[in-house]
Amino acid sequence: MKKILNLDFYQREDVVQLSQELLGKVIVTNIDNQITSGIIVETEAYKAPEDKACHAYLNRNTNRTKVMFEAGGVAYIYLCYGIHHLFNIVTGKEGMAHAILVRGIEPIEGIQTMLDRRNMPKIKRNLTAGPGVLSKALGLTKALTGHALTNSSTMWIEDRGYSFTSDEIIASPRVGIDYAGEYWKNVPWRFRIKDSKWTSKHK
DNA sequence: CACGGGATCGTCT
DNA sequence: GACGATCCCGTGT
Repeated sequence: MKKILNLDFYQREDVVQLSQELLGKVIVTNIDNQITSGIIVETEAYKAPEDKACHAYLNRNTNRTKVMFEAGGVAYIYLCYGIHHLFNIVTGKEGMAHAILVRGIEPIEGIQTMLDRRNMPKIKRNLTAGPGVLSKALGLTKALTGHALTNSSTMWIEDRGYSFTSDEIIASPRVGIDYAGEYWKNVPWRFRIKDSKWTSKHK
């Protein structure tokens, strides 16, 4: 069982629910003629307009954030700290700036390619644990922001039948958003697989 | 293992 | 001109 997630999946309205459903799905990239993939084991939901931690808070529509307003099923990739390209999945209907940050994957295919991209000799946890490093391992850069996930031979997400029950999923506050105020910084919209070692650190 | 700091540049004010 | 949805390395324990 192996099917590529389609627009019906991405364009549902509940980004928090979708963030949990994305756990266990498989992200695949085909970049520079190299196939790499991994099981998504950690996500975070961002939900404009009300979510103060979201780049599109109050529907702020700028050059950077405009792809978040597109209909669900495209990538939102931006540069963080001048160094890291962070990969998000845009969800919801056109005009709803919802996105899911992928924070951790368990590598499956193309492990040697990922090691090369990361300049690592040997596989270990931090090959793909963390939003910046997993983008690097998968070959994703902000050049691909706005790129479709549903009809592309470059990047897509598959359902290969892995699934998790709700007691295998830990919900906790999102990381690195102290500026978002008491309420939004504590909303438990970070989701990760309890027993996976491929999730990011940081409390 | 916990921490502290530096890297580095696009984005928005 | 300030700062960030991060990571890595060094230090100390």
